[in-house]
Amino acid sequence: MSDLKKALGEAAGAAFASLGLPAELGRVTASDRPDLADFQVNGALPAAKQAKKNPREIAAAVAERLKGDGRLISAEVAGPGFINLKVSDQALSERAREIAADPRAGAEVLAAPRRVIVDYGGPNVAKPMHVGHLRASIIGESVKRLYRFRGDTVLGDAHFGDWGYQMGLLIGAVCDEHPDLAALVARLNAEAAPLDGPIPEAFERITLADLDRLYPLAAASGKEDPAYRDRARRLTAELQAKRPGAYLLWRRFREVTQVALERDFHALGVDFDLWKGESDVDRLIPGMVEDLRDKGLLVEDQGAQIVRVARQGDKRDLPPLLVVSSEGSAMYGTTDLATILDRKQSFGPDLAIYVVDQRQADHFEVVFRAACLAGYAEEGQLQHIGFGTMNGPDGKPFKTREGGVLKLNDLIEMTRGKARERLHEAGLGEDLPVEEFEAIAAKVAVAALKFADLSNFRGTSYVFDLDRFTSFEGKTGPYLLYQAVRVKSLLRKAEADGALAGPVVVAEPAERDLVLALDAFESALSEAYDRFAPNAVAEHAYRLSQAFSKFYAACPILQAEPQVRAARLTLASATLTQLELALDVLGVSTPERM
RNA sequence: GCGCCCGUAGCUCAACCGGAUAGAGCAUCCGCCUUCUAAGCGGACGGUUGCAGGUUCGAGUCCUGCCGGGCGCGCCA
Repeated sequence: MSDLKKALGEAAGAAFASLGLPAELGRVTASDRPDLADFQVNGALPAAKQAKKNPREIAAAVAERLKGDGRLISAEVAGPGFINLKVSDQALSERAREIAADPRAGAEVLAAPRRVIVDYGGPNVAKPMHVGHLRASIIGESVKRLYRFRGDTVLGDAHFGDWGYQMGLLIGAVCDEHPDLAALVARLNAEAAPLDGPIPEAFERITLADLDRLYPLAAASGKEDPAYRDRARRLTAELQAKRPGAYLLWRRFREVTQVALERDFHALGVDFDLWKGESDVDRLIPGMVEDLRDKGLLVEDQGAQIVRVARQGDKRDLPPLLVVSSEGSAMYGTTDLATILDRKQSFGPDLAIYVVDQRQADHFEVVFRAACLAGYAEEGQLQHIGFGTMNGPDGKPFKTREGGVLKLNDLIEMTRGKARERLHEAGLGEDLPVEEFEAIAAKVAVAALKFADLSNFRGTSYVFDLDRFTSFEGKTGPYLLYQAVRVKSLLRKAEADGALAGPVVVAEPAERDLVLALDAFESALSEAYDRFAPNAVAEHAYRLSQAFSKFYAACPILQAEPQVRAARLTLASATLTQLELALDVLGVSTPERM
């Protein structure tokens, strides 16, 4: 079973092949001119260039062969050499029946599934997530779901940032503020307290709010004061050496952070298979450093141990990978490299996708090159999927009115508040129990946030305008939910009336368009998969919703005569299935009613 | 300075391997609820794709230069 586009593409490919031309030329795309055709084939134009023939002649020969295809009612040459294809109502009806009978609503499963890791979210210990984490979470979650839906074995890893210099800064800052805790840290060190024992009660005083308050201050002090910085580095080294005092205090940092992070991720409908942190690969670092040295990759430079990754022909001077700092600490890139090694040993991924801010492109290039040099990964197995920043209405990175960084939790709360307002304005869900109304508002908020983000291509920055995206009209998440809920309501009513679904028979233009929209699901998924671009799926979900909405307006369903009603009910339920699958890939779930 | 990304309708964004008349949404204007949820549907208005060259039968897309914006360039992550 395959979509019409692909099936017709094979037929057209065979036609090209029979003329002694490459079959790839038969690629079929949706028509740019829906007034003229359903699909088109452009291959005659490049073929003509290659073969130095008249494109219209080649097109005519291909079209002639396609005319025998039972699915087509016409295959005509137009313009400089386009082949326009019109599909018969019967072929559309058959395709619609296939989609309706398919729990995957026409989406295929990969012939050669891969093992994939998606590294996204990028939360850090001691720092609440802010708007900057929104895109990484939303895009990463969608990429993970997309790859999984297509048939790959996928693990999503939060890759907790929990092991760097920032930890040393915080340990120092906490000790400064609480002399008694400083004393406790010293005592634990002296007693060689067990690392995996209970976290001392005294540490429970430290909350995420404390860490959030102290971190910026400590970071600033570290920048200004070399002595402060050196102490933080020393404490970082102590933590990495697993001195009990620093380590147990750090475990408290991790603990308080994770609770808050899980709450935020849960509110966004984001969940991870792995909560690996940088600290988890710490044990691999000494061996890895030795291995790099053995392989002759590690060299000393300005007191640090580095791996040079520059290549001849590089357009720019790529910095080396800093493996061990002059202080003897592991760096950001060190843990990244060790993580690649860890994943190779534990999971053996064919592909690792890093969903991280575009600004880190150079960093990943360096790490990936080092990994390939060391034999921890092969060329092309590591992919950095960068994304642009989310800007405020002024076109600059999003800030609160006060100029601070907006916390993710506050952003979600704000959006929920707007969702409630909008529901009330529209008079929706008024008679529902409070809990259900709240659940709906939460889903509307998540849909608004995610769809606004995912309908843009990930690579470009976009403007996050609260007023705009909470305006639930037009091309928005809530519109999609609304369409899904409308279908659900319709199907419930049909069931109550005892109206049965039956075989699809396409007749009306709105029905044709709806089936053509349904048929495009697979190609949207495939494009999104190949380009790491969920916006193709978002676009599809919107087009499908729109096609349904037109169908809904043009074609009465429950009042139609039984056979027509049966056919339209099948179309409606197939639409719902596909829409919910598409939304699920985007990480959006639909309520039963609203 | 070097490198990467971006510049498309008044605003926010699309455009699959270079294809026909560059598409959506918002905003503005005009229609449509005694019929399945009007957060909807139909229609109108809106473009020299930053500028100038080049390649091509054909360029928003590829190449060169310029203008404008964002970002990155060794011990933070």
